[in-house]
Amino acid sequence: MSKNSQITILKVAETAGVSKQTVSRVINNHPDVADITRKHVQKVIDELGYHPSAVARSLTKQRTHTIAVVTAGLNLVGPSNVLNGITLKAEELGYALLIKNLAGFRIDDYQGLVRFLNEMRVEGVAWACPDIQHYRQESIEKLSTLPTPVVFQGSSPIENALFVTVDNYAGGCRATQHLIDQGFRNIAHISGPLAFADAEERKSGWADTLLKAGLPPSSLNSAEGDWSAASGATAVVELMNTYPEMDAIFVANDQMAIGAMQIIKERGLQIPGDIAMIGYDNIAESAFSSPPLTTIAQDFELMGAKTIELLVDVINAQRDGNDLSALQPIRLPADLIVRKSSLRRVEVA
Amino acid sequence: MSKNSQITILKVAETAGVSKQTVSRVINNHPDVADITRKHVQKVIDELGYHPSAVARSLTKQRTHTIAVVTAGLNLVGPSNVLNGITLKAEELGYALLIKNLAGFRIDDYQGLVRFLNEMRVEGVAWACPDIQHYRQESIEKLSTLPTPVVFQGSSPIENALFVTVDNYAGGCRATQHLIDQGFRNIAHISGPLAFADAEERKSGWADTLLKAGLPPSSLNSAEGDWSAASGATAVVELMNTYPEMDAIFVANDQMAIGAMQIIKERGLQIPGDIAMIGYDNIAESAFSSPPLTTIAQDFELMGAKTIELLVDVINAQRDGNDLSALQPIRLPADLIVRKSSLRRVEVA
DNA sequence: CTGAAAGCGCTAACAC
DNA sequence: GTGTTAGCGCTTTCAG
Repeated sequence: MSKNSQITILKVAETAGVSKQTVSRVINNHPDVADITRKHVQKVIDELGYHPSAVARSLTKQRTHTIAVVTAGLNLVGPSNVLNGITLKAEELGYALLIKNLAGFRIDDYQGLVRFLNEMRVEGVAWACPDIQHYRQESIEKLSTLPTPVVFQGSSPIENALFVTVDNYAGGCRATQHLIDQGFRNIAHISGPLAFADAEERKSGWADTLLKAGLPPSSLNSAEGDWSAASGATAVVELMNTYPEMDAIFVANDQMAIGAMQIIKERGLQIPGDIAMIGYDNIAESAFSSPPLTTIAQDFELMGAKTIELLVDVINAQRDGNDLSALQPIRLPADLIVRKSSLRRVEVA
Repeated sequence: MSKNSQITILKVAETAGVSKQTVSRVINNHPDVADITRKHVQKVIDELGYHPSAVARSLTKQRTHTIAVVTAGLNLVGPSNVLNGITLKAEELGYALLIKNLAGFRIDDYQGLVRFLNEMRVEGVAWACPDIQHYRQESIEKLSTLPTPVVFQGSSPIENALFVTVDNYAGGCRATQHLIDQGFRNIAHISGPLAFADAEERKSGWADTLLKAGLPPSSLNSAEGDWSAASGATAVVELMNTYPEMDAIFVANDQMAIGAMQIIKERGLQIPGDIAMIGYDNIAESAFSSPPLTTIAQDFELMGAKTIELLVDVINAQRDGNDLSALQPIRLPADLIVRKSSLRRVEVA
């Protein structure tokens, strides 16, 4: 076990017989140090196991090189993969990362959160929570008092805020149009919890696309799940009752789709023969469901990386007094991945 | 946009017409302040939007109230759920959490990591990476130079180190024994990457249980995957060739099991009729595969929470000079969850 | 109850 | 090249 108090720069200076300043120059690779001095000091540093204090350094330099990420729902595929991208990019760009995970997607204590971010003197905030309706706008307002930039992540662009977004609405349209193109006409939808903006927008894409094709949606051909496979199973049972003519389902995520497919098969129905399916997210398992699941893919990790890139750009621009307006919001694509679950029904001769 | 430099305690003191100490007493809820003074100062604080600097405070108090978590593979179910538990418990106990995510499970730069942890003056480290063979021991050694406690997570107990563990070996035994109990005799295994201690130990449990039952394992009845559904599919194809008499498979995680089941069904075989299956992890989807997958459950979130609890206990004990030996390593159970995929074959009359 | 002085570990800005 | 002097923003001690 190592000893109690840390070794300070003064201790190093004394045992090396130089001033603190010289030690400082050595640890910062300052050029104006004689080679012999540098080597000697370095030796003392190594022997003593000295590590400069980032705390003290932050205080003098007025810079923490730390950013905070606010997440929620790390058990979900999206948030955890986004976080993966965030951590790796932050590391790459030389920022320490403070993580704040919201239990249950709710912020019961905005004031506490804002206080924390302020007191820690983070240089920026990556807001990587799923957008919950009613909360998003509030978040933006509450966080606007921060002296530090915040990059939001989410479905739709946000007025006067920096953001990285994937177009969930477009994804919903694309998924639905794909089913229409494949010849299906009675297309149901299993949404995520509609409090989630992601879920709401995917559903809007579905509804609008149906309308445009002259296939009006109704309350009878959609059901709401909670992203879990179990809820997908429950929802599909509901739809089979309310909308028996259903020949295809656009499900708002792959996990619910997998849950729904299980029920459909248990009832002896064929996929896509009787009911076609398309999911969302392209989780690894969806390529191995039976049948393999058509889906919409988003690159969560890239989303995380882009969030940090933008944030760091803003931090730098702000410090250098550059123009922020040059920084464009970032939009990532939602790609259609066609597998067997949505293939066109065989035409009857 | 807020202004540049933060408001300091001095600024507050001046505009309130008191000394810094008085302000300090107010923000720390020190009792020895006149009520009128306190209210006045608090008002100034609110008006100015003052937030005390955790950096400065850390410097004087020699305490950061920060712990670091080292993770890897956040895209995997286990690590992301463990992290979820870690973040929530750290929050609950009043610690800020610095996250360091290793790309590709490897530590290319131990020195850099140790330097980071030292310089940030974290008060403890939660080592929440999957244990990779050969690396674990190295990690323990390298991190032993830290002046701060480290709690490791992993399969097997670690000599002279604090740890939280689930018994993967016992889980492997349990899964295999279940298949034997159900009447299967030709039990294959699809392992995770054997570089992972988790994978290795589950496999050992399988092998030892077979041996004990007089059903010796061989190189022909096991195959190695990489935890992904795709690799499970590949592995099962291999097994069907090398071990055609196979009537059951213990798969080291649910995702590979799902990939394998897909192939088995494609070949027109029944589960569990022709081949029974048991997975590991109890991911949400496994209850909704066809058929529902028998599996071994571990509570990842609890594991994360326990890791932080133990770590904080150690931090406190160490600071208070208490005896550390009273702190027990923590072991979490691996529970068998029986579903249809492993049900006893119907006896032929 | 309140304030003045000293110091946490480091770096910036000047001397020499 | 190297050392000295002042802080960075806060808390701790000790006076009053």
